[in-house]
Amino acid sequence: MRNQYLTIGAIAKKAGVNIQTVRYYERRKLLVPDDHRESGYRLYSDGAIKKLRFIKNAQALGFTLDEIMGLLKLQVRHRSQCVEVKRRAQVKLSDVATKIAGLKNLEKALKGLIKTCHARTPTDPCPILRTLEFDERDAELRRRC
Amino acid sequence: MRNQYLTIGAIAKKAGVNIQTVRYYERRKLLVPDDHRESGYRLYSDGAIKKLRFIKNAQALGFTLDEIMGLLKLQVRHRSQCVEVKRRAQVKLSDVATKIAGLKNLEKALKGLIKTCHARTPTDPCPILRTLEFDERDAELRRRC
DNA sequence: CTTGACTCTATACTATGGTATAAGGTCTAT
DNA sequence: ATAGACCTTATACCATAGTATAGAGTCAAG
Repeated sequence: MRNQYLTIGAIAKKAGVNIQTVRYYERRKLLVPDDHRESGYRLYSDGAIKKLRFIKNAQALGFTLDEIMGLLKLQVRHRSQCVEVKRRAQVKLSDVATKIAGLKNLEKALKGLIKTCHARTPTDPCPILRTLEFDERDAELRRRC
Repeated sequence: MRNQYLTIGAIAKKAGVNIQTVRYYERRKLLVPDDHRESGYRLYSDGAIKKLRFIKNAQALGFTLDEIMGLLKLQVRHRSQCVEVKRRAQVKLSDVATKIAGLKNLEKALKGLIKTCHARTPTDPCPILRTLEFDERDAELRRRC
């Protein structure tokens, strides 16, 4: 009746992660085996693969393993605690939005830098330096606001 | 004539970072002191504070210290190397564009998740968690392609 | 001229997210 | 029954980005 269970190598392969990673997740208490053989071999159900993929997907969305553990606990304990899950996703979303805004500023600064560089005459000092100084002021402003 | 210089503790405080961090950045060649006292005390100009803040801002935007070193090298003061500096600025620009694109995907994914959540009926299981589970199909596809 | 705050170097430790290796035990197909 | 693939634990190692601590020297104010 244990044919339904998979060994660590099997789930690692199916989920596309390293075996060591699976054991690491066990140490981190993210994913414990469903059973063990007498020999000590870890045994996993299909659910473990789902969980592994859940972890990987959540990581791709910018969640840390600790945060993912939090999400998994919500999943287990409160199937209906959707509001909390949504809140956490929204926090991530605002992190991401902030980062995008900052990067757009930087993009603008770099574009300006390159454009100015085109316009220089060979005897001018490199105009990129001046622009980077402006950029530093932006950085200061960002900090203050 | 050295009154213009600040000690490590002063710049650390002004920039809001740990003293150890400043020394760490020195090891990483991100920020070297402008001068030294005979005793070996590090001395920094105001520019060091700007640089520290620049580093912190760039980190908040998701740049690693190595990448930030690349950005800071754009400041190298050799007027004859403008072409090279411009080239590097262009490389950084494309890095930034890539980063923005990645974050926008993330943003979209999170927004989609949150939207699904709004659409649920109270008795449903949390759709975000469900999506992360079902996302495994996407993950498989991603892997295969 | 001492005291307390500050700094120096060096080393070790932290967290995050893993990966690698050694020495050995298990499983399974032939 | 044995080879080879697979598993076990334990430990060490990697990168990234710091933080902490020890033991010693320096600085400035009273």
